[in-house]
Order: sequence, then C-alpha cells, then structure tokens
Amino acid sequence: MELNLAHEEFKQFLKKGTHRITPERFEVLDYALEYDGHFGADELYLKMKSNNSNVSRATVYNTLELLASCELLAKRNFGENKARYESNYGKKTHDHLICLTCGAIKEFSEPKIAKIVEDVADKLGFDISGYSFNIFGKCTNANCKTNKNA
Amino acid sequence: MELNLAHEEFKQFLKKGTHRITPERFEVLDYALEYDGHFGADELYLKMKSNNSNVSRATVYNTLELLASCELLAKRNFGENKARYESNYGKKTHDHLICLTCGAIKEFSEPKIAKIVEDVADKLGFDISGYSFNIFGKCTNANCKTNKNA
DNA sequence: TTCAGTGCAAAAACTTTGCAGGAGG
DNA sequence: CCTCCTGCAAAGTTTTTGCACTGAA
Repeated sequence: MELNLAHEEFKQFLKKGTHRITPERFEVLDYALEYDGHFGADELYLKMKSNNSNVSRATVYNTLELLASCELLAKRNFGENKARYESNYGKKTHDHLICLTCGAIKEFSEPKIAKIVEDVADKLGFDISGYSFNIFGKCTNANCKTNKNA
Repeated sequence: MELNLAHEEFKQFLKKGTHRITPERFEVLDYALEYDGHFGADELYLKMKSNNSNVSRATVYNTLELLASCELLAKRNFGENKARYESNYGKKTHDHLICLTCGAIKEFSEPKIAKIVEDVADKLGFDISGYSFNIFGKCTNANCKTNKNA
C-alpha cells in the first residue's frame, strides 16, 4: 500500500509546524486519496460518516485545509461557490475543462501556461503562490446530456 | 449618460428571450455598472437597500445572473466560495492577479491565453463558452499588509 | 387576461466558531 | 502538564426556493 508514503509526507509536514499528529488526520487523508475525482469537504465528511467514521465535520474541514497546504491535495474552485479538492499525490500539475451541461471535468496540461504565469507576475510585481485556469464549455460528443451528477 | 446604451443592450437581450422588461432589472443594472470594482450579489443588494431601493434580494440575484448571460457583467470566482461580478461594459477581456495578503486584485491581458483556450478545447472536443484564469500571490510592494478590506 | 416577475421570509448549502472534554508531545 | 485537537452543535454566509400578489405584454 503506497499510501504510506503519503502518510509519511503528511507526518513530516505536521512535525515541521506546530501541528500534532492525530489518527483523525490520517483517516481524512486516506479517504481523500481514495476518493475518485473531485470532492467537496462536506461530501467527504458525509461519506466518512456513512462509513461509520466518527471524525467530526470540523476536523474534516480543518484537515483538508492542511492537506492543501502541504500539496498532498489540490484545492480548486469550479465556480460553484464551494471548495473542491482532489488528490495531488503523485500527479503532475494540470488544469481543467468543465462541461456546463453534463458536469464532466476533463484534465489537460499545457506547458505554456506556467511561463505566462511567471511573466505576468514578474511584470506586475507579485510573488506567485499559485494559479487557477478553467475552461468552461460543452462536450461535443453525443452522450453529453443534462445530468449534473455525471 | 452613456449608461443608456447599456440599458438598450439589456433591453434587446430581454426581448430576445421570454424575459420581461421591468424597472427593477434596470435599477440593478445601474447599481452594478456604477459599482467600482468587483462585488458580490449580497453586497450589491445591501448597498441598494441602504440607498432606499426596495428591490428584493431574489430579484438582485436573478438579475445579476441575466446580466452575466448577456455579458454586460462578468461573473467571477476568486476562490472565496462566493460569486463576484464586475462590469464588462465597454471593457476588453482580461484576467486577474489576486493578492492573498492584502486582497488587491490587479487585471492583466495576455493575448496568448485565448489561443491556448481554443487549442485545448479543440483537442479535447469542447464548445467553449468561457474560461477563468486567476493568478494568486502576494504584492511585492512594501505597503501590502494583511488587510483583507483593501 | 395571463403568467413571468416581485417581495418577503424561510430554507438550503457550505463553512466557521465556541466550548468543554480528551489526548499528543 | 500544557495546549492543541476533537466532537458537537450553534451560528454565520451566501444563495435558492415557495408563495401570494403585482404588473408587463
């Protein structure tokens, strides 16, 4: 189980700060890494709860924030007025294409973007901490129907 | 007062659909165009209310959505779990650089981005309806302090 | 006349906070 | 032991919804 490497990484991150190492935090990490695709904080909390975990909502929210800080997760926002997370563990950076009809999210990588980000920040005097790039549209394939659960 | 041109544009948009032309909708439009910078829906509602307007919250939310549809406003999301709007009337498209320390938002234009968006959508089979590109970081100038009200 | 639009208030969805007890270092 | 962390529930924010009435076409 290679998740242990992620555990180790998280542990190091926690130690570096004044954060304590607790079983609840690793439980959240496990559920997050195992989740297929993007998820909201409450969504993950509910899933854990339905699996008889008794980690509280507050702890889930708190831990997801920590996991985003140490980049084991990526925190995103697809314009739904809520935060979304996805595993960033062992993945290369990518951006997203969101279908407004069926809700599908496709990933893409475009190396030119990183350079643009640097150039712009340079020109305007910013220390970059990150960026978000989302393209919105509609799948051109036939089986894209209004079905936001996809 | 060149706002009348915006009124005209909105009127045409409303007629095209099954939407009715109401004074409340133009009142929201006026407040929105006159607002300096980005604003949230509730923020605008509160501002209107404090100016003795009696347009309801529901109407403000509804109208802002319409104004975004016809592109008189741009709807944005800067990762705060709430929608932000800004006037798009007579402005050229641009993207944003957001300072996570002082909250400042700078605009930039980078022509290469449009091409990237097209290429990616083309390759993955999407009809583009829009995109969002935000860079997050910290101002390098001295007077950038923790002050989210900026 | 008709039905979309409106105001109002309640509810919903997501997130944060306060507090008292519990456990990591 | 000292705090940070936790669970729980309450409160906070932003947005949506239900309903009866109003007014645009």
